[in-house]
Amino acid sequence: MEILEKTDSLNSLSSEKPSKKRVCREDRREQILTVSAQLFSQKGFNGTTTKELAEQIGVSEAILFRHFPNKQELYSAILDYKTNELMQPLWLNCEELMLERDDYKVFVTLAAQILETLKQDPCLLRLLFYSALEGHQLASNFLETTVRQVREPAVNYIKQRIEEQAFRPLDPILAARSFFSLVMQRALGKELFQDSDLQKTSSWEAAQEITDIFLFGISKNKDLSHSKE
Amino acid sequence: MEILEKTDSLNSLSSEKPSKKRVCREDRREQILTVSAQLFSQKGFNGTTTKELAEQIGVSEAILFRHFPNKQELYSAILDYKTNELMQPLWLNCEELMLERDDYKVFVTLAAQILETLKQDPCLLRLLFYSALEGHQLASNFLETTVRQVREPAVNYIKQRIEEQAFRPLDPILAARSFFSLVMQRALGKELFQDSDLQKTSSWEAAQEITDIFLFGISKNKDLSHSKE
DNA sequence: GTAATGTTAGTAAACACTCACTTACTTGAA
DNA sequence: TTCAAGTAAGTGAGTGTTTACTAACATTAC
Repeated sequence: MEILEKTDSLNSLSSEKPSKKRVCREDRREQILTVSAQLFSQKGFNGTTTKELAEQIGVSEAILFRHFPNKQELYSAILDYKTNELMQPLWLNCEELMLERDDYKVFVTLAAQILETLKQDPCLLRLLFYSALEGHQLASNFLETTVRQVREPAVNYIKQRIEEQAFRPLDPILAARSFFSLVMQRALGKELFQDSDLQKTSSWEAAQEITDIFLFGISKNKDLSHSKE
Repeated sequence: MEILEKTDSLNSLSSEKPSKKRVCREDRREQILTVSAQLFSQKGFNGTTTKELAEQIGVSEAILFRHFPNKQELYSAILDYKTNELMQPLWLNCEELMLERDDYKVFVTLAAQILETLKQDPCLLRLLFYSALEGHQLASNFLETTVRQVREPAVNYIKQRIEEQAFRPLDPILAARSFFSLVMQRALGKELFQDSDLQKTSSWEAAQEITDIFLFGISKNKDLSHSKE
């Protein structure tokens, strides 16, 4: 969208001439990916037409098929692009906190980073669910690899903390899943279902609430210093 | 589907003649709703064609438009039909348990009933998410009315138990939301994302795990008689 | 000049939806 | 009981439009 506006403003500045500025291959490709991601995330694969895509981008349909052999391949490329873009930085700030065994900060930071990421780019959540529903092959890839990849550090950390008698002895995978359930459901309600209750609270506040409930549920020591109640 | 098979078997019994048996208006309408619900839930609104619908039902396309003015109205009718069908019996068995203040049984029963309902009819979950994504007007209805309707008894019960000092003093709405988060995420992983870890456990086992974690998180008394660990 | 980037004007197939018509069932007077 | 008239259920062959995608031609940058 913003790239589109840039093009438009360039055109409107040169007023009379609609001198279409030519864009090099890789820039155009990225622009197509960005704009298409937004449209696909709003209307799904079947609900988005190539004509509409071309209009939003500001080129003819033929250009799309110059860059991607067909609509399906374009969609796949988008899923690939989006997952690579967003799934890496989630655990960045948590690692040192894990070494310090600061349970609260570990989980509140992780929750906040996930919520903030999904808030900044609502496309991702919608694309993920559209893909899961429409049975895209890349959607199961997404689940099998990326989700597990994000969950694994949490599982390992919880396992350690159970061994250290800090958490009560439950299934680490189950516990990790519960944590991500709380986070995801929050994002889902807020970004997808437009739950009015959730619109007020910030990502950080939400992360605190989630972590509070989660840690209270799995900890042995009930006097959590950061617990709000 | 089963109605379709019934028709087929009738036809095949009378061997030679393809004597299409006529179906009265209301039966046909319900058949259309049932079959369409399944197809729409699999492929979404835009992914399902009226031709395909008609073929699955075993009639001509024209019949569809005899019963519903257009595709959109048919879809709306399905959402209406499905929500009415499924959202009523969820709280049935829980009310007396609530009077007995049997916290564990209340939540485990509710969780199990929700999970079992969604397991029996996977259409509902998929239709709900398709509708939320596609921005159907009925989808927001669904959220605003039905979800709240299901959640309200839980909120009230938690509020009471907090007053009775049985639960620690947190926000009842937040607590209820957490509970349903755990339940929904379970259903989502199992029915939508085909998470292999979740396929093994039964609805009842899952309900127990969820309730265990949830009650441990909100209770004051940590020695839950039903807790598994 | 030429290679890359763009457009215009198409294609055949698929789409939601309609129309003129036929077929099966119900009714009730002879 | 019979059977013609009336009615509800169903159909085949379309409608115009939209779809994904293409081929042939045009423009720009170096």
